[in-house]
Amino acid sequence: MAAAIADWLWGWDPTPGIVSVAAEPDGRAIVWRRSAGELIREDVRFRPWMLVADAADLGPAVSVHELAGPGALRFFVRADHLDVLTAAVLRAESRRRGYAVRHLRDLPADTALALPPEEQYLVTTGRVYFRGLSYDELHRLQFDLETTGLDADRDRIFVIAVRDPHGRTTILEADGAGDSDAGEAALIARFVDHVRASDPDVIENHNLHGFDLPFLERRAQQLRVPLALGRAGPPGLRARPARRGVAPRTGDATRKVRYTIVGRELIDSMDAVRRHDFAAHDLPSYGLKAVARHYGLAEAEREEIPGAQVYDVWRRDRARVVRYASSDVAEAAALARLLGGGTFALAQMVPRRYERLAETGAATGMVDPLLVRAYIRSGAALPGHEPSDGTPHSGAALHLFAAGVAHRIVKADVASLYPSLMRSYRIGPARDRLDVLLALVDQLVEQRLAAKALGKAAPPGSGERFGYEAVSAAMKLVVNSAYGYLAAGSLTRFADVHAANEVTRRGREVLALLCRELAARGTTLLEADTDGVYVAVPQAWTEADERRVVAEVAALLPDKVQLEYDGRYAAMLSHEPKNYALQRYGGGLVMRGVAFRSSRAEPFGETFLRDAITRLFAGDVAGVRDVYLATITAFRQRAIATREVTARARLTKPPAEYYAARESRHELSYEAVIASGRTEWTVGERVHVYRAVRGRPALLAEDDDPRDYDIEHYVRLLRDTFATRLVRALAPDDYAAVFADPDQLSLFARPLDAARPILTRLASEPGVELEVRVDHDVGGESR
DNA sequence: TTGTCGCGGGG
DNA sequence: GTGTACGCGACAA
Repeated sequence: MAAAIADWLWGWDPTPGIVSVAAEPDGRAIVWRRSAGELIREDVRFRPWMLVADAADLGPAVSVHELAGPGALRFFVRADHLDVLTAAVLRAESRRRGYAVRHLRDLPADTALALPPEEQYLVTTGRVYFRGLSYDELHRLQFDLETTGLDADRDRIFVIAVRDPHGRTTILEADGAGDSDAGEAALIARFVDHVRASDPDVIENHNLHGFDLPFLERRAQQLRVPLALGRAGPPGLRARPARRGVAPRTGDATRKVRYTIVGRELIDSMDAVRRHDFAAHDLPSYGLKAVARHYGLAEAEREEIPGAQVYDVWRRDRARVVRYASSDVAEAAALARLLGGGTFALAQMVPRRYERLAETGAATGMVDPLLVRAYIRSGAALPGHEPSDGTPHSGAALHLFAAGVAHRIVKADVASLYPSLMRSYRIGPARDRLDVLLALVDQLVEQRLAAKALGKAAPPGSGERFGYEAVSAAMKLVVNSAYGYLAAGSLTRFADVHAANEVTRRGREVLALLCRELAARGTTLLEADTDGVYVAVPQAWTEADERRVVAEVAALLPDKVQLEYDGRYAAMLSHEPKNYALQRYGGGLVMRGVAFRSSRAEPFGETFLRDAITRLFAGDVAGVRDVYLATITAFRQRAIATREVTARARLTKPPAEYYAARESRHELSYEAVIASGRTEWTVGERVHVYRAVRGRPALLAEDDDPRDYDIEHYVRLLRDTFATRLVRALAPDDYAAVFADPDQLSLFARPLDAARPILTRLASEPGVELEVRVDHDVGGESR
């Protein structure tokens, strides 16, 4: 059985170093492998297959193998050509149903399961990508287009930056002014030659599928330049349907496509960024430059050129654009490596192409293929999808126990709560009779611990360490999606809402238990969400006391459910569920939730909040008023820079469209552009807008600072939008006094020296509501 | 005013 | 081939 489980997880064919697979419906496949740096091409044959519910009347060209056990998809059928097989199945189904079925997708889900040819090949051979290969052995090339605009029908490519697999960067430039067909065609042709000469296994860029590939494809098509980028087959990019693709030029615009190139894997670092942020939620934006900066990948003095100006700059100062484009490909390479290791490791388990795993969701894209391969490997029939019995899916627990300000905060949370509960209580899909999902989760959790240990033992910064960390990341991704798979409704074959609900029910139970036990040990509960809780501990406690109490509570939880001490903070402002500010013991402020951080919020608001909350945490309520008054005074003296009051906006409507509707509807951003004296703008342009005196919409130009903002508008915004984030932190009278109009100070005069932030307790433990105001400086010191 | 849809990115 | 957030702005009803 152990051997079977290893096969389920890793496949079984030992062939090392596969870097790309191309398979055709006629049963031909090409496998490219790397061995000691050399590229090896193998032309092989495979027999196309699918699973069907009924194998009667398929004719002599189709062989039939019946799988064991219950399950709708019981027949493993094969033919020499996928088209022959598909036609036989459609013919038989048409006869049975009494109407013409033209396409497999018109059949009910449980009638047939047909995978793309590459996946058929990988599933039946037990092969996977990259066995025994390290990430840095892959030959990766990055390229980046510089274009005169974003519309491939009108705009042109004038520069292509290429970073080859050895890290050398080449800047290809169009001749002359970059405005001729011949020059652009020659540029594309040189790019194609360059790629062929470099012969990369992987081609990468940020937004590769959203911009560079479709743009390149369109330009090459218009200029009739053959895009012979592949390692085999005719020139041209192949389109495949993809949810996150772009609308194709011809045909049905609702069917989106992505492009593929035979023998090379196309990797878009934007997919990795999205996937990463889905879990981490720490990125300010998904743009290349912002992400590179965030991860410290950007060079200190990187050349910056706003997108819309690159072409103009190039015509005046080519060297600047060369530096700019070189940085872009370097950052794309670094980003792809930083975030791509997990997917690389995943491709050593899941029988799909690397490029498909890079963009797919975990549940349907990774767990499902693993389950399908496991059942086929075990000769077992696959169950069909089960329609919902109407049971609603119940979610996680979220409790706000107290709002306001507290001190000496401890965060405790359960590591991988849902998979742990699945393992602990053996909760798996009812129809997974081989228990593959639980076996995979068990294996992954254990092997991940081993990989983490090996990674820690390897030298920091080494390729070895990178590899182990990548394996660990991939395993974590799959483990965490096991629950998502259960809860995925009708999307996944083994989805089981009852099992999913049992997992969340146990999760709520565990959260309630740990809240009660923490409270019983003298802490004040603040907020609990899904798998973690914030508490305030008594003043006298040391960090050792905190850790001891968390360990005591951890010991009460079920086997495999591990409560961890996640961190400690000097203070917390609890505003609303999932909206709070924390102060580290070192002094740094952490703001969470939309109430405290929004990309669109005017910068002065966040500055105000940071200053005010810092005073609040120091117990200095009078200081909060000082900050408020100082901000108002600064506005009235126009001492605040104009940029601080601007909001960022994107112009999404073409001028003609806006002018047409302008009679009935004014929009600040466009009015600001028009008021600035311009009548034209380009779609996608980013602007900084604000309200100038008498409410006039205004545009702020780069490096400009006219200080003509509408003072009272921004004073109101300060009071109504930003100050209200502190409403839970002060007693109503104090709040009114702190944010009273400075002009009426005498009427409301109230000494603030004695005022203190408050904490209002809303519930003593899960389900037990109360409302008690704690007026003193709370750290849960006495109970 | 309220509800639904689509975007986030790329030059 | 099948995707999942969350918050926001644009647009329609």
